[in-house]
Amino acid sequence: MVDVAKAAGVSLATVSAAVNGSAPVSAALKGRIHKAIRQVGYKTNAIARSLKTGTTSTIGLMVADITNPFFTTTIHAIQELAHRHGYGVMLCCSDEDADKERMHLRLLADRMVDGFIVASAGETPELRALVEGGRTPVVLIDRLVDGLETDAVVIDNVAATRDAVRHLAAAGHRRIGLITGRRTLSTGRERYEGYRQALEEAGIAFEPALVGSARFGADDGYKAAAKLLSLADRPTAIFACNNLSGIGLMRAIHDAGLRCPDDIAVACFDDFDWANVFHPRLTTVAQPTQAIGVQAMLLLLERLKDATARALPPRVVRLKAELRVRDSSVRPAR
Amino acid sequence: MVDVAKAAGVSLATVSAAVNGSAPVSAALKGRIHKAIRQVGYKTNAIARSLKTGTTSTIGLMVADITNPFFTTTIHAIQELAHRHGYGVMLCCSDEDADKERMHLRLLADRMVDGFIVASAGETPELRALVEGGRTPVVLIDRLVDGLETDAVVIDNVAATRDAVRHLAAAGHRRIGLITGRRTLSTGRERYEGYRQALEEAGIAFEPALVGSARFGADDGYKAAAKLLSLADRPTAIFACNNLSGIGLMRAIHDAGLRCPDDIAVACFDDFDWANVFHPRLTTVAQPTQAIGVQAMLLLLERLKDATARALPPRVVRLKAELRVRDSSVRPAR
DNA sequence: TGACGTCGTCGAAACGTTTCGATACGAATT
DNA sequence: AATTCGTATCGAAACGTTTCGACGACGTCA
Repeated sequence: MVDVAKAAGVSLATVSAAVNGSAPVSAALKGRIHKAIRQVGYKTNAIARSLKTGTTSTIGLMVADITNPFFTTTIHAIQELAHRHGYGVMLCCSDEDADKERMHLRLLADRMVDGFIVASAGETPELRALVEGGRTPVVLIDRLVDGLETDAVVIDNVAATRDAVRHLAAAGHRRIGLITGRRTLSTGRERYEGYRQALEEAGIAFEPALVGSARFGADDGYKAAAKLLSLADRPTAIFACNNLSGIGLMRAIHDAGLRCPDDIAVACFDDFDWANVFHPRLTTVAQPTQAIGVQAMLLLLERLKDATARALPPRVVRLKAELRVRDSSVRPAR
Repeated sequence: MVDVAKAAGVSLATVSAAVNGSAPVSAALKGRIHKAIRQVGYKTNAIARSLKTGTTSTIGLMVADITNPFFTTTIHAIQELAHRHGYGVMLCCSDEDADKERMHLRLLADRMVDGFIVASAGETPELRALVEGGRTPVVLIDRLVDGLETDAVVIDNVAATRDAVRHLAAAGHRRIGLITGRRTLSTGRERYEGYRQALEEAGIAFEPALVGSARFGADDGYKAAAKLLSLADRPTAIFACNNLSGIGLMRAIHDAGLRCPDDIAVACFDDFDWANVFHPRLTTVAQPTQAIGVQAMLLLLERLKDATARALPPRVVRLKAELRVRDSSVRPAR
């Protein structure tokens, strides 16, 4: 920039003003300056600017599993919107590990990101400090964390799960199994609650033996499912609380020599492209993944753009998920 | 840091030396300084450091489709390794659009990332300038770009496709269709070449009508597949050059009232978890996605770590893909 | 005992911006 | 003609580090 100033025969301050439009500059000088910029091949140094302004035009995005299609489309939406507003996205993945998450949050904070969007793997001092510090806006996605008062966008897990299990009950199933996720996560708890509600609604007694627990991951899902399937009086329908355990469930069914939906009905959380093309076509709870990303980024942008919005009380947006009934949950007519 | 210096009663330079170990500091002072750091709650400002040192400890990662499981596991591997070496990852997604890619490359360059890993959607002046500038190391993944002399890690697409098509031919198919990707991409060209080679090897005449073209995307794949299936003398087997067109292909088969593998055999590029659990279980060419990420990051780290490696001639690593034969490509015995 | 390294510490410059207050100048107002 | 005002420009300080050269103290060797 100093070279540009020299080449154009003006002061540093004027060049800065011309580049950023932060102060009036006469047309003549503007012309000279832009010519000089091209001549010198000047590119503004974002680091220096960040140091001075205290903002990096970068947001930190922290997800639990970048390999999961659910997060993937959400990330995509966030990125798209962020870039359109001139923000870069620094991506971190906790692999559902709270310690990794802490490390990455520190990394992001060190890099002075302007804001955070995080799908937390669990409450940590770092996350709490971030939120309570109030210096950097934080938007939670997918998972709420207890006692953390900040913006968030999640779905109505209770209702979504209730709908799905209700659907199974309506099809005549009385022994409905559940493969639940980690109960330390709000999603895990809420989906469990939805299951209980649906059972109660249908007048089915809750039976602890019918709920298997899988931390996230297809292999865990497999084990939990295998256990349910080996029960003497095994369930006639199973709901899996996320897509990975859904995969595990399907594998377990296959390995047990059972057929879906003939021998056992299946539904699971999280829709994906393939669910609709291979067999059995899977009944799923489709989350509005795109909308989650967009909403989260919009909330963040509001806080980022004008200082007054910084002080707004936390807003939590709850979106609705949609039950997509396909073959896996309905026994074929014979 | 100035506060720390004041609190510890030492100079700024000494604090810096103590923090970074860049110069000897007596044990006594070290103690005082660290105590002061805790007292003051000092956190090093990465931006200021970057400005001074000219490095950001951040790499730019540019992929074509973040929604695609292929890229997703590669990204994951890159991230993991990057973080372990203290690098942050700035993720951009071009959506297979060269213009978007240009924009994002500029964004990354402005942010002064220390290195790039890019799956390019096509040659652009920005990418070329980056590579030829030689200031920032670039490693290409998945796709080579013509005339760009830089590190790269790709797979042997010719061999992989040849193997897959050979497998179809060996099963007795003589009319083997191809759904090819964009020929502007090295992957598209190479896979096409593999197809030709396999045909020739099997003594099958090449028939232009049997190759459909799909830019990436499931819908394109669907259209291309539908066209092939509506041929009077339609192919008895089809190979799809990527996972998305594979999905489209399966949908098209279903909509045409055909069954796979009974009526038509299918194989496609890119393996994914689900391929092995739903029916028909898909025959795929499994890329070593994890290894691609690891290799790419290793190449980049070498260039990043020591200055002498900067001058090394470009290295391109070619990994092997693996054909996973499952149900979709073999007609069941009757 | 004097010259000479070595070790530990420090002051100050530098990285490339932004921004504040000062200044210059012509036009508008009295 | 003197005052005021707005506009355009500039000089210089500041952001928070790193790093280079200088410097004093101390031990070692001739």
